[in-house]
Amino acid sequence: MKPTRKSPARKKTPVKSGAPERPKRVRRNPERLIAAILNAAIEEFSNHGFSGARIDRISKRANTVDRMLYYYFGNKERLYEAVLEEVYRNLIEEQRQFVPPEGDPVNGMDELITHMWEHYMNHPEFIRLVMSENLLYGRYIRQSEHIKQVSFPLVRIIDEILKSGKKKNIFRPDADTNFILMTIMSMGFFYVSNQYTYTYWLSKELTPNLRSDAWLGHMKTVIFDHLMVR
Amino acid sequence: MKPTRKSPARKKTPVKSGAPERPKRVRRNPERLIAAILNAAIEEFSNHGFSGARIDRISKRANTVDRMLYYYFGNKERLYEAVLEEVYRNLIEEQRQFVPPEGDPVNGMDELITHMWEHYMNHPEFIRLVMSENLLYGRYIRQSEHIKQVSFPLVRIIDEILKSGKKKNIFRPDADTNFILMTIMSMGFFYVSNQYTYTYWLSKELTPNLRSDAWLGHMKTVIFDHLMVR
Amino acid sequence: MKPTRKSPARKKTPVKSGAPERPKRVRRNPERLIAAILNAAIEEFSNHGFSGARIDRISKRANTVDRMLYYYFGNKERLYEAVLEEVYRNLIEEQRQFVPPEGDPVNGMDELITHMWEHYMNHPEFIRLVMSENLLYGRYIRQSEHIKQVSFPLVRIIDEILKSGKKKNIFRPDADTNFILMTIMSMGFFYVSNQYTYTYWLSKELTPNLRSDAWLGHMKTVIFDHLMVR
Amino acid sequence: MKPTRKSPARKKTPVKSGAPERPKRVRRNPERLIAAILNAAIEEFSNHGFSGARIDRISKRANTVDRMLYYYFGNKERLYEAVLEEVYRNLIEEQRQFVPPEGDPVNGMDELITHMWEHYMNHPEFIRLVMSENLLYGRYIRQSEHIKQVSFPLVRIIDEILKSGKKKNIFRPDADTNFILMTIMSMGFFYVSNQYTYTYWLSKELTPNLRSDAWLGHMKTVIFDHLMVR
DNA sequence: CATGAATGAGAATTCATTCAT
DNA sequence: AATGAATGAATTCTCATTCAT
Repeated sequence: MKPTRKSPARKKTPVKSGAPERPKRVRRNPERLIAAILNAAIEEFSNHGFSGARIDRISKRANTVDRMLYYYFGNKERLYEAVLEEVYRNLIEEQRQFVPPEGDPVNGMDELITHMWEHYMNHPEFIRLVMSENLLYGRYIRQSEHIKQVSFPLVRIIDEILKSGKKKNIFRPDADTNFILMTIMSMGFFYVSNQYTYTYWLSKELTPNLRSDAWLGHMKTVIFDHLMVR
Repeated sequence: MKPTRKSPARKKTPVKSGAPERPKRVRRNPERLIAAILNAAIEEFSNHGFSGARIDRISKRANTVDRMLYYYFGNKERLYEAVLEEVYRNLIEEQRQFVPPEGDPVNGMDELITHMWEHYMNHPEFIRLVMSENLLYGRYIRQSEHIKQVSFPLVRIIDEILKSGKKKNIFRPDADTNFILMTIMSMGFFYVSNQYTYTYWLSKELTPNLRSDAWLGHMKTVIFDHLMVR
Repeated sequence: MKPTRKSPARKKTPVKSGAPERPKRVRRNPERLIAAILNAAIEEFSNHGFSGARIDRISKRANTVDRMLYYYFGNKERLYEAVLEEVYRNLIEEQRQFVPPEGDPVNGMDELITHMWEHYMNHPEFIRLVMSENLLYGRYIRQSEHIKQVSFPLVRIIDEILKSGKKKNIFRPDADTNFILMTIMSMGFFYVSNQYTYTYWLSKELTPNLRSDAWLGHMKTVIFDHLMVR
Repeated sequence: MKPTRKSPARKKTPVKSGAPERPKRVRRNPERLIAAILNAAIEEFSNHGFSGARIDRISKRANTVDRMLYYYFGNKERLYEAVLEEVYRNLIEEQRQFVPPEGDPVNGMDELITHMWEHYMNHPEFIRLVMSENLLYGRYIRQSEHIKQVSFPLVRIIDEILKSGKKKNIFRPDADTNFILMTIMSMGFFYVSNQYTYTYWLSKELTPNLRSDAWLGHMKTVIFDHLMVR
């Protein structure tokens, strides 16, 4: 009765004694292994995009073997989806932690812009994954029930800041939540996302001006120039 | 099992999927073939990114065979580089055609914004290729002597518009060319590039407001709010 | 890329496709579980053959997990053997139930043919498993002590019918049990086993004639034409 | 410009001088290579069925590498289909070569039975492939336009023999082409196809009688007993 | 008795690229 | 100048099976 596939027959004795020890894997700790895979996958997908990502690089970085990715995530696409969900989950978590100062809409808006900016600066992997997903025409975000259902805390916060500012006649009455949000996002995101190409556009002499804090300052200026009643 | 006799009457190769069906090709017209390959490659790379792009899809779309891509372009990377150069060349060509109205900086800026916006709207493949290139950390743009050397016509035009507006005391005196350019680019680019994800962020009720012409209007408002001396 | 913080609020394993969803299982009822596995295996092996059969499909259909198949049956091969034994056991059981009419060999033969035919018609999974086993060159049937030892009740019954018919000078004296049995088996088995290919052979106009009852009628005609003394 | 995939960088120097020379492959002779692959595939699929067949065994037997199977046949399924077509093509070719004796329907039928029988005896791989295909529910034969379109020469020949015999009042007037054909096929096919299992059924003492020539004789007896007007 | 976790060894297929004329 | 044939090296994923409690 020959087994169809050769039974594993583990090689206990390494051929060479100088051969590199296989790294000790985290055994019998699924949660930790899953987290390790997910983090490795975030790194890999963010670095190489979906097509460029390699399963074996992920498993190596997670200190496990390819097989385990399939065991826990099914296939490359599902792993990618899990990655997307994870970074969005993190984003939302951070937004939840954000509490704008009471009673001062100008300050509130200022801190909000700073908060969004810092997320972009601290999470280039988020930026890159979002770019990838857009290059994929939003294929996976569309599939993720999880992402589609949650709402983003900042939307309500902006809404409230704007309302408060309008009531006090500080902000222009026609300011629109989505437009303000999009303005902040676009300026913040683009600064990071397109850094490798726009430098070729700019007037070379002035480029050094474009340090990140200067750009954050500019963003705020532009937004308040637009928002404040004169 | 005894092998059956050799099929006596085999005339042609049977299935031939790997060896693609020979299409009628444009023969003896290298220029046309090269252009066809380049266009097919623009489409493919823009659609799938560098890693996701497939040589055989390009050759099929160009009505030729894989081999010819190598014949004319060397390898996938060089073809990608040629694609990047091509879309930048087209961009610059369009910018050269742009002539701002004489003597009216407000109008000039207005038309400039429109001009940039329209390029984004009309050339999603450009947007996507630039995204890809940024995901690749600008690897190929850095290699391209061609792209690095040219300067972008719009920079000088913006510069002149700003100078003219400042001289007339219409524009704020500290307006910076690069910052203005970046502002236009970021808002315009992001609107197209991230369309598949930001919708999940926005306040659902307000989303319909975000039609493209409304966004163009908003861009202009924001920029002039910032630019105009009050 | 810096690793994002470990997702702080991970509670459960995420996708878990490889590790199958835990179905509510029949616990503490080994007999029932074993039977469920066996039935699922009959279905699977009969449908896909030995190589094509999948352990996980069987376990899913049996509402259990892969591990249990190994627990109760050892490995795929032994499970397959158990399946073979099971269907043969069923066959023999049915044959045991068959009692030919006393004293009338013609009637006896007629009912016997019907009985065999009906087993084929009612048990396509038996047909398919037998085909599989033959494609495997009888590897498992040869190993099964169980199958090899039992004798098939019909052989003795045919033998008696033939003897009785010969004694009465109704059946030709040289009629051979094995040949008659083989004739019935071949015509009955083939009709079911090869149904997907022989249709391409037949004269298309006449195909509708080949309904199953017509074929049973033909079988009987042929056998009696051969058997009866003229 | 690192290539995405490592460029081949053929190892010209074998590590060990005792390492087995890689076999010289038939180069630049597509027709021969295709034929070699097809023959190897016939052997492999016939031996192991579709699921059990292994691409690498086929390529090894054809003295080539896996890649070439894909180059010429696309994938395993298409190769299997090509195999099916090939053995059917061979069958038809043999049938075309069969010319029944003029004017003597009894002799004609006799030789026809012999001819069919001999194809089964000489082509076990045909038998096994047909079994496989039936286990696959005729999936591939259904897809093959080629097989579906051709008609089998023997059908017309049987038809003519029967007509001739009926005209001469030798054969029973209600003899049906399809039924006769099916009878011959079923008895001939089954004898080979099920050889590994029916032996367990038969009366052990009589089994030696069942030599192949005896069975051919029995087939003829049965068919003529049925066919001849008494 | 039962089962969740883990896994080695394949297996089909893909992909860019070079060989050879 | 052009192209048909050939191909090495991955790459994703599958499959039966064992480890470990």
